[in-house]
Order: sequence, then C-alpha cells, then structure tokens
Amino acid sequence: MKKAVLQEKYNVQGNELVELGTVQAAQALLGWSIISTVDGVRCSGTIVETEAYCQYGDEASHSRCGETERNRSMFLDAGHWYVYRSYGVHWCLNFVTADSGIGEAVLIRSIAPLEGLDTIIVRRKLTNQSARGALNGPGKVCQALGISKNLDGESAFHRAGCQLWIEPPPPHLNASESKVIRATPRIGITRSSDLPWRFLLEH
DNA sequence: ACTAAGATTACCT
DNA sequence: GGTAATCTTAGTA
Repeated sequence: MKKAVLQEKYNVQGNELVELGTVQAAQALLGWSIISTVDGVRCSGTIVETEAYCQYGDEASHSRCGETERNRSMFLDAGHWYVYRSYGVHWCLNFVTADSGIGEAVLIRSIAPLEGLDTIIVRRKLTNQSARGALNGPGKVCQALGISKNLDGESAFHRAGCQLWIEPPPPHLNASESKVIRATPRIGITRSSDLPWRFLLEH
C-alpha cells in the first residue's frame, strides 16, 4: 500500500485502520525470538515487551516530522530494523512495520533470555551471575545483544551473513488464545501519552 | 547559531 | 528521588 492510499483510508475511515497494522504487529511480536550472532556468539531471547509507533495521530513517533538522516530506516518497508541513539547514550531497536515511505515501527523494550546468557552478562557488565533485570529496557536489550548503528536498516529476517533476526514462537504459543497480553500507555514519552500502545506478555 | 527536549540507564543520597 | 552522561532534532533568532 502506498502512502497516498493509506492517507485516503485515514481520511475516509478514521485512524483505526492505519493504526491496526503496527499496533497489531506490536502484539503479534510478543513471544517471537530475537537471535544475535554479533561477535560470532549466539545470543537470543523471547520478546516480552513492545511499543507501537505510528505515522498518523501519534505525536510521540520519530516519524511525526518526516524523514531525517536519523530516522531514515523507519521509512523502509516492513521487516527491517530501525536502530537509533537514545539520549545520546543508548541504542534502541525497532522492527519496521509499514510499507516504504510510511514510517511506523515497533520498539523492542524487553526480552527474556534464551541463549548466550554468559555473553549477555559480560556485555551488560553485571557483576553477579543473575540475569534479573538484565534485559528489561530497550537500551539494555541492545547492549546485551551487541546491537549498534551498524545493524540499522538491515533485514530482520534470516539471510546469509545476517547478524540479527527474528524467529516465530512455537505454534502452541503463537495461538492468540493462549497468549495473555496486557496493554498500557507507553513509557518515557510526553506527547500522545494516552495511547495504550505498550504491550506486555504475561505468563 | 543557540537552546531545549528526548521512545534511557546507572549511580548517588 | 535526583542527576549526569551525551547525540540528534526542532524550534527560535
């Protein structure tokens, strides 16, 4: 779908239709795994917290003022990574969810560790061997998986030479009726703070 | 050109 | 709970 088509639907039918894609993707991604082979070490985790950022009606999105050098990858088509620098200090990982030129994505806020916990603990500079709190924040996820700007704009699906990709959950976890999702307002934003577009996977 | 604010985190009291 | 660290953008002049 091209931008003009989405704009038309937005005007005619309200913002629900346009929002549906990315907001649904944010929920669908819960339970998927992220696999990193950065530095030749395999590390992975299950996505347990996401946030949706949309083009229309979302004043908190990086794409709200159009494409810039920083947010360029957010305007790629669905299935790419958008990695940006947060507060000049941390990296944050997003899964792009709209067609080329739109600018929508899902922020990966938290994962549960699966593989490479030793490496994760070293990267996170944790002193104890407990993984508690190691991956519960977007900056922490990127530090733990070795993610930085060099993965910005890459495909999020596995291919030769790929260093970071997603894999679907086992079928029994992917069934929507067995997945308990909690929705809350998004964290750390001021504009559009009423939208309940933060999603958590409850056990 | 300058300034304020930001999808954060760690460390301090 | 308060704050520093530090990069990018938008708004203002």
